[in-house]
Amino acid sequence: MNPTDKFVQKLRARRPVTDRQQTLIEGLSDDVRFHKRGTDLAETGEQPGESLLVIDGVSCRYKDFADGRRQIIEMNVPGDFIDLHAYVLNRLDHSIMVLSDCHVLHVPHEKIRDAMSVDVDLAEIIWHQTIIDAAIHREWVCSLGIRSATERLAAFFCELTVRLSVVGIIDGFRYPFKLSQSDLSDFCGMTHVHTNRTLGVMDRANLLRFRHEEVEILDWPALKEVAAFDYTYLDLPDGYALPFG
Amino acid sequence: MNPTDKFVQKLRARRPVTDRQQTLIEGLSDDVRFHKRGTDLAETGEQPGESLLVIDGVSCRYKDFADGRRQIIEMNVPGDFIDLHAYVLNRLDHSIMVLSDCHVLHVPHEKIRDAMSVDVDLAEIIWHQTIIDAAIHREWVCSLGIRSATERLAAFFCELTVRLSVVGIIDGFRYPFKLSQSDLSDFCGMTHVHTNRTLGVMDRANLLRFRHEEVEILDWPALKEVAAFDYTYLDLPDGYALPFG
DNA sequence: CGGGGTTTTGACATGGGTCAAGGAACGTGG
DNA sequence: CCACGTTCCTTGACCCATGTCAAAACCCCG
Repeated sequence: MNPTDKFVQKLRARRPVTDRQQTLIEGLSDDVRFHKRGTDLAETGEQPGESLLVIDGVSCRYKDFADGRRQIIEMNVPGDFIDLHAYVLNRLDHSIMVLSDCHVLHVPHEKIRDAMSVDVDLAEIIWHQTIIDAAIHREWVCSLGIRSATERLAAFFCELTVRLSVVGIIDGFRYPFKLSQSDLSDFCGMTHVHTNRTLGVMDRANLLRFRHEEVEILDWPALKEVAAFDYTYLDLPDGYALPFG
Repeated sequence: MNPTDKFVQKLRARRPVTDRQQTLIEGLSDDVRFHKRGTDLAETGEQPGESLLVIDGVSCRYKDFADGRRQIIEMNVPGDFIDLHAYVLNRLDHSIMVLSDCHVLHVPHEKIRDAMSVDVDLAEIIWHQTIIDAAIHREWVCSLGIRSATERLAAFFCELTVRLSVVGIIDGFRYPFKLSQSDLSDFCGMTHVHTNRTLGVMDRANLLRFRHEEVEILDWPALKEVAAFDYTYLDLPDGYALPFG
């Protein structure tokens, strides 16, 4: 079990990865660190020297505003490589925080650059992930722009379920997920009160249950329907089989 | 005047571009086409063979939903290279449309790939733009998530002004901009009625005037203040001088 | 068994949506 | 150069989804 395993699995879900490429990835770093929930891993304005690979737990990118409001921009789950390419930027325009206790692999930027220059195909595979991340952002823009509270939560849990299943963490409709309703609200752009009420409605409608740090998808087809969920944007190959419908 | 000039200017705003690299970019294509407002340049599900460089006019990426709702995900102005890297994706998860009459340079994907493999530094420069696009998306997620209607419009016009000024299209606070309030609304995730009322309020507050296809920034400092606009995310070099404050 | 964070609930406020209609701007054809 | 249609902008009246404020209940952990 190498800390990069889930990342490689995510890559393999889209494209072939050779053993040589896998070895290159495994050689990137062995610097695994534990971070307690609520810890900032990078802060706005910094020029970080490393990228971060989530091994377990949940982390996020977020921006704080002067009046105390916070928007979570992106949620990261195991296998996600955060800021794979931050090294091309001058300074970070946002912060990164772990939303649950987390194990994270720290990878110096130059190691990534080296691996990509050694193997040009690997470079393209890695860039591919960055492009998929952009597609995930685009979908979330839609959620925030036109989806109602219910639709938005449905879209979130649909995407989460697919993403976790692609890295092999789950294979069904019931799984642990350590995220507070309050953090979820900051991602969804709604108040924690409204999130709570909406989750209550969805539970009673037998769509979805999220409590005690556990997600239970009660009716997957209905949930997809509510969200108008079409996971083309995750760029899985045509015919890629999810362990569920 | 080469069709790629504004793109090159945008690159140069961030990093040095050698003459050789500029020549490579200029050789990408000379296939300039005119598109009438409202024309789709690519549609969801397609596997397009070319990237698009906006020469003049405004285009956008958008997603349509079954019930007729539309979310515009990204606005593109002259100098923007759309889907520079779409070729790594299986299929488009969104559509592309011109929102005003437009001249667009069509560039075959393989030309981009070739140019990038000939000059590795050029590849990184080009990727850099993609990373900046992602940062622009992140900022817009914040707009949709936590900014009010007024703040959101303010943020939009702040960003627009900086972006247009970076490619040298404008050098002041009054410039033509052909976009309907309705399209603007689909971007801001609000109804055209509310956009209209909010623009009216901003006009009367002497912040901003947008009418007759013309933008007039009436009070730049106040507008930035309202939007809490900090353009770190556009990744301009420290000390990059805008032609205004 | 006590205390902090989290979830849940209630009462009420409001930003923005909906529906509907009139008015201004503009292109086109006569 | 005018008449007409079309599209876009503007305004009014009303409504609802979500926000705000506040407090109670729950739950985990020390």
